[in-house]
Amino acid sequence: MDKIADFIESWILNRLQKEADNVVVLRRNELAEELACAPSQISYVLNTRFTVERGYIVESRRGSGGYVRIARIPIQAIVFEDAARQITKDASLPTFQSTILRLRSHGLLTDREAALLSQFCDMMSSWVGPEEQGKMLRRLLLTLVNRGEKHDMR
Amino acid sequence: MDKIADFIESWILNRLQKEADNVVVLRRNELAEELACAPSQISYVLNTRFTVERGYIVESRRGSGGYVRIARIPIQAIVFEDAARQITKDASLPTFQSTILRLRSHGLLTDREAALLSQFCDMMSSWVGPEEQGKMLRRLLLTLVNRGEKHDMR
DNA sequence: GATTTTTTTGACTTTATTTGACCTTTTGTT
DNA sequence: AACAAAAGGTCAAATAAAGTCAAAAAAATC
Repeated sequence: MDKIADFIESWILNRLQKEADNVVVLRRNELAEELACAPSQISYVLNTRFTVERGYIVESRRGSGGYVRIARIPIQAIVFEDAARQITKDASLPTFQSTILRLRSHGLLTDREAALLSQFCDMMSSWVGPEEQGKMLRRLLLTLVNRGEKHDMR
Repeated sequence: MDKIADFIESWILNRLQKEADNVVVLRRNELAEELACAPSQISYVLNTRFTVERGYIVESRRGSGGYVRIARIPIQAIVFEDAARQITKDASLPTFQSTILRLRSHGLLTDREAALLSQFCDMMSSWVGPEEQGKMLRRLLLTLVNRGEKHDMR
């Protein structure tokens, strides 16, 4: 089946990629007509796929001259940096683990990444002092931020 | 009697063999109709025969445009275990990095995972002796194997 | 032949998408 | 100010898949 929703999603993603500033502005009805679907279908896609969780901000205006503005934001960077900041000097293994868990549950780490980090911390703890451990974990988290979105490459 | 389950299994295996990329995507209801069986029978076969232990990954979506995707992951575990084995007692940082790189280029690690491992080895090298480092990296690689396929959680 | 395991089915559940009717906000007109 | 037109928003119903589960049937094992 065609799955218009996916098509709309990729249409928007496509536009986003072309824009240097990670922002695309569109008229809902116009796009709906162009893609031959119900206007509310556009809303559906925006609500289910372009969520804050996934790093997007959508804002709109109604009425004459209305629009929908979709912006991709580096939310992961913000959350990661916040997590890194929370790993203070006196933090140790339990803190590390719960930080990792939190990032995982926010969908910012895959299972595998979380498992790796967790195992790291565990192994480190028997070799390096806590302050150094924290420094390392922070470093690892920032490593991930610089890699952009988690991504699955088959 | 002709055990439909077996027939379904070989139908899928057959399709898999034809696909160069070891992946086949199908619609459950469609296949059920084609093979004249209950749709849940397809699920049964997938659950009993196309398991991770047997080297398959099955993922699916419900709803309009739904599908079932079956992927054979032949070498993964073997390659990982091989890589782990190649990290011998006298291996050190350069070996670690090239092992990681190799796994990455084989598509068995994501960019982020590779970056994590690489960074970790790098950091560890100033704290722990090479033999211990190797032990740790092996441990980490096996951690990944047990997590099955890398996966993107939307 | 009795018992245990595997298969088969179908009724019911959950998830996802699509549509359309109606609602609210904004702007333009008189 | 009142009203009309132009957007976009909301929500619930209809539809389209796939998943679950347990009971019946068949096969395998002892």
